[in-house]
Amino acid sequence: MPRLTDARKELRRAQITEAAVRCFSRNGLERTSIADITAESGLSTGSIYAHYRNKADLVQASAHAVLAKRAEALGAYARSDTPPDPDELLARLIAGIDPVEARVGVQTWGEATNNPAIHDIVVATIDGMRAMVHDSVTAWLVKVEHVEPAEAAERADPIAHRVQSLYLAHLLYTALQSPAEETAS
Amino acid sequence: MPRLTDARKELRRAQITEAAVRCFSRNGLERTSIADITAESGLSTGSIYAHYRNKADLVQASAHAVLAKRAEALGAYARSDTPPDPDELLARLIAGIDPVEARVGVQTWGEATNNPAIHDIVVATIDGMRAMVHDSVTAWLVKVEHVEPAEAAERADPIAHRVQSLYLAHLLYTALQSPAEETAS
DNA sequence: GTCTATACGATGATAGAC
DNA sequence: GTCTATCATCGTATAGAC
Repeated sequence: MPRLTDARKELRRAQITEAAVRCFSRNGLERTSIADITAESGLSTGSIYAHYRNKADLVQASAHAVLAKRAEALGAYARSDTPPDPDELLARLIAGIDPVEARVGVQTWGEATNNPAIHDIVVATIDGMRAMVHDSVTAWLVKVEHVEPAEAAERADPIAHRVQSLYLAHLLYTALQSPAEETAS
Repeated sequence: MPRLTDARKELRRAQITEAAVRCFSRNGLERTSIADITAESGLSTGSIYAHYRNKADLVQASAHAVLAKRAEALGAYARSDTPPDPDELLARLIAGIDPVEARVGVQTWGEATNNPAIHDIVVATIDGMRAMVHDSVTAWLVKVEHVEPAEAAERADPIAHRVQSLYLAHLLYTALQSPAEETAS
């Protein structure tokens, strides 16, 4: 197993998806052409197809990268020793939103309504996020509010749902705030 | 001014956008071709281009139709004599969601991140909706809770924001629930 | 692995008959 | 106004040299 080679390969793949995400943020998932990504990444068509089977594969990898990054940040709060109260949790989640990622994130929502592969990624991310928010809220109820663990998990349900929803809505607001820089249609 | 002719024209335009919305719901804004819409509407290419300058124009009209329809339903609650309390208002808003429109609605959010014309439509609709929710909540505070009108408007602010956000999130959940029926990528 | 050049298909849009 | 037939363009993906 040539680890170093694999690491290099993964690095190239990341370089490509990062360039792709910037393009998607500007021009959208579908209106971004492979040529756009070659220009943004400095690489060539052939190089991109050496790392990704096709465009759908690249879109999928990019979507996964963006969504996983957001979920990862959330996980830190969920595992915190001093869990924030729901309002504080929401405030931190919102503070962590990056406009570029927000735009691509919202684009993936639209794409998820038709594209099964993207649908699965989005749903898995949202579900995973809900679980983490739920954990964080439960921990807060137990450790700070001193609620019985058994009861806390149940009471955390509607709170977690509310925090998640408000966060998703804010993601949408953020994506709509920053003006489209370059596009047509 | 030939009213009757204009009415017929408007009817044809509506017929086309309705077929378009069904296609968009299945295949997405960009992946829907003019050929798809001719098949769905039973009309021909030429007929469509006789009523819409180009595809962007048709997408715009369809997006406007879908979003305006949702906002219109909301307006009825806002003007009600016996305004519902926030939880009830939210419940009614959610109950009125149609899966097909939810999918197209979420697609327009993604499109709004790049397409200025769609962006303006989406933002205007969301802003208008917020105003109506705000009116409804204010009316509830005044008529049911007997809050002073001056104070009610101010107190309605965060409540309206919460209702709107929870509603938008639920729109997303709905759009993600119904599986994609036919697509590729 | 990365490049350039190119083949092939799809699709938006138009022309012109009826 | 509506149709069919057609054009022109664009974009994905591949081939083959280095």
